[in-house]
Amino acid sequence: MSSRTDDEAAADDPRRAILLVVESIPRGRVSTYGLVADRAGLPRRARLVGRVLSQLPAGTTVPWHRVVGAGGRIAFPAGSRANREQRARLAREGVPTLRGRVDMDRNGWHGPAGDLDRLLWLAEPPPVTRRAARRVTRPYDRGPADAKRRSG
DNA sequence: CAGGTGACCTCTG
DNA sequence: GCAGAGGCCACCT
Repeated sequence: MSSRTDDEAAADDPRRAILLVVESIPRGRVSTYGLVADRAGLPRRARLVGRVLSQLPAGTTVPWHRVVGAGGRIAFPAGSRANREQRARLAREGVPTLRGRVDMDRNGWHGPAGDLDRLLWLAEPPPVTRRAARRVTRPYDRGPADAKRRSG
């Protein structure tokens, strides 16, 4: 049932399937390793997602920063360069991190819905980028947020 | 071939 | 919240 596009893509090339999913994450939203794996037709293979992302070339256009750990946790060690880089990129998109994690209830992404699903799977580039380019409506207002933000 | 590692996850206590 | 156990699997020693 439903689309087997993901399964086929996964069977054909898991790496590619994962990258397609990651690239479909809209600006201002985040997903998790586990969810990306699921959507790529690779259940329980979150680890592979991390591995694929770790092998992205420098300067890639793949929005790797929109992928976080379970519960919105930044996967990189607190205080690491990569950790800061990811938070900076997210902040630039209007996604705040508090105590090393993203609020998934507010910024979490569940994936494309209904017809849009097929659209995203059949077409390479997600249309969200255009929408974002026109006008970025911040998914959140603001708050105390990272006023404290530890040493990480 | 065996063992350790890792941008991970979920379930149990 | 944290720790342990079991899963998953590509890659390196």
